Amino acid sequence: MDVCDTSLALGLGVGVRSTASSSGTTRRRQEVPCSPLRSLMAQKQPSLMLSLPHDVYNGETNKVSEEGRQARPSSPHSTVSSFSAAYTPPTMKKEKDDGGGGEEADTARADSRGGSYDDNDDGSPRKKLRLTKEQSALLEDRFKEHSTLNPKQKHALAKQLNLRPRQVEVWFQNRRARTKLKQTEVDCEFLKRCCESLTDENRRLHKELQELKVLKLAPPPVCMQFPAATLTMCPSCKSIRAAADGPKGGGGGGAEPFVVAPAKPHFFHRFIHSASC
DNA sequence: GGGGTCAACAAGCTGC
DNA sequence: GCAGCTTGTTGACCCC
Repeated sequence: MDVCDTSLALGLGVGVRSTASSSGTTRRRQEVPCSPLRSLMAQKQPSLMLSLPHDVYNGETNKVSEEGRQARPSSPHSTVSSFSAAYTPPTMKKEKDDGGGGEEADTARADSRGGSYDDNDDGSPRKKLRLTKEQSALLEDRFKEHSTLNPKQKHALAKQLNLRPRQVEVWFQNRRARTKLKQTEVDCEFLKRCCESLTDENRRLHKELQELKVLKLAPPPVCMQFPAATLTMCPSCKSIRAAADGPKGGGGGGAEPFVVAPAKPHFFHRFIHSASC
């Protein structure tokens, strides 16, 4: 029942980060190698690890039908996927390098943005690019190998896919973002379940406490259920427990290790209680 | 029509 | 200063 006993594994190396709201807060880059979950795991306390295979995102994307992908109005290029038609988004903010002077020699941004806003002389709005299945598959494969690309790999892949390097770069950026989002959702779900588990445990402990209080107020015969001789103290947490019942009567002084045998199984929450106890 | 997905982008941050 | 990254947003497209 304890959800934290489920053995799952978080497979992605991207940590949870607090999503910055767009309302004025300055975005803070938080490359979090250890998310809250990973922090807990580092303490070896929760054993629940949600498994997220590397390709967790596979199968969820690219639902667009192939005909939908291919159905692209007259593009200046014969290849449907590598468009570079001109399209100036009506509401797009002015770009830094957009004005005539934006003639940057080398940067990926320069070449790509140029490509995004170039041709298509007829002024018709650019249709949305949809990568073909083959292109997506190959990109996915590359992403599985490495979630980032160096310029050389980027250009090679772009050439292989008949795309512009900028498109490959953007795809990888978006892909990383999707992966991270997915991981955040998984982590969130995990924390939710942990919270539920702790709430249940808290409720149970409260109930147990109430019972103990009632027991304490009860007349002596009830209190004598556990003779003093059968009680031992945990050397670690100093709590008093009833020793294990047995033919030897629990007198077992020094050699007898600390044994916990309460009527009800006592819950030691791994998050809180020391492992030695 | 509305919601979801995705390519593309802008802005900001970091490391060199 | 620049390259490359993350994050948030935009708009096209698809499906219901």
